[in-house]
Amino acid sequence: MNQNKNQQYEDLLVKNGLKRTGARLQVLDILSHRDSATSQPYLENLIGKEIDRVTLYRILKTFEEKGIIHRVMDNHGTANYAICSNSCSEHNHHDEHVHFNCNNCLRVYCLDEVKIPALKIAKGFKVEDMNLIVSGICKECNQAN
Amino acid sequence: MNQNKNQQYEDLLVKNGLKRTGARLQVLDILSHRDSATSQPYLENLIGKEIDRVTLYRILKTFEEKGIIHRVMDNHGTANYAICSNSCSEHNHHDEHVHFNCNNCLRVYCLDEVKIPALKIAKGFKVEDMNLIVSGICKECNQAN
DNA sequence: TTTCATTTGCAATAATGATGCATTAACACG
DNA sequence: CGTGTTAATGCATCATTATTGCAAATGAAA
Repeated sequence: MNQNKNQQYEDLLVKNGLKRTGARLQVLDILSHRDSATSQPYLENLIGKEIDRVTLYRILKTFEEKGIIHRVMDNHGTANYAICSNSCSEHNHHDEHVHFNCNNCLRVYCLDEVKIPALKIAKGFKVEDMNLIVSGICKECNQAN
Repeated sequence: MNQNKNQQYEDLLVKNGLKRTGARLQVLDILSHRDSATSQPYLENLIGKEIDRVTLYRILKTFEEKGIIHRVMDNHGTANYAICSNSCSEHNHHDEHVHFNCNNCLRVYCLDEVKIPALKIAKGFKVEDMNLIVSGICKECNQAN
């Protein structure tokens, strides 16, 4: 069915010098089919026992280092992962978009359309990354009530 | 020596319906004498064994709920705490300033002078809080090298 | 198919954080 | 000032997230 999608993931792995293993393909598949960043515990839940927990940690870490996914810390200190938009790479990881963390369902949305405006940071501080997390109640939770 | 300072902390506690215990005063004293947000492990280190770890957690949690301090999650998912600027209270907790997380010394600075510019968030999302963490190399670490 | 580096699974460990419960301390009231 | 009541603390325990070392399994290339 998803021949081309699968091929796409495999290319992504090979391009980054990673072997295309079942576990990695599964993680890529899950992450790419979700509209919000996924927390590690939730991922673990989705995958079940097919992949060892340690393996999952290592896969996520490797992917992050290669720029395949990015990690967002939510307000509760848990890691959330999402597929990077195309323009990320190992050395040019642009992470400067906004995330929305729902305080009710805990989901993390990537608000790709919102950019962080330029800021004047005090002299002497070298900026490497920016991470804006907006928290509140998401659309779905608002409608549910 | 610090009679008035101490009085100030005690007032703060009483104002929030909290008993003025030694542990709480010590935490307030430490936090107010630091120029950057302090991580939980570092706090634990500073305090030593005088205060139980659980007590420290509970104090920090209580203070946060009362709006006495605020919590910032750094990029590594550890909690950092800082005294709120005067205008915070339990129901009006304005946390919308920027924090700088040094990737080298791990310190977290409150950049009070920098404000988060207004953002257009998609309709249906109710914003309750904003948290912008800029990471990079801080002034001191830059000068050290 | 065989070799070799990578990847995985398992066991063990560490750190952060929460909970239940008995003990202690603060403070309001007589 | 005592003293009772409520809040706060300390201790033991447990849950979760994350890391490391090592042996076994697997992918890829020859």
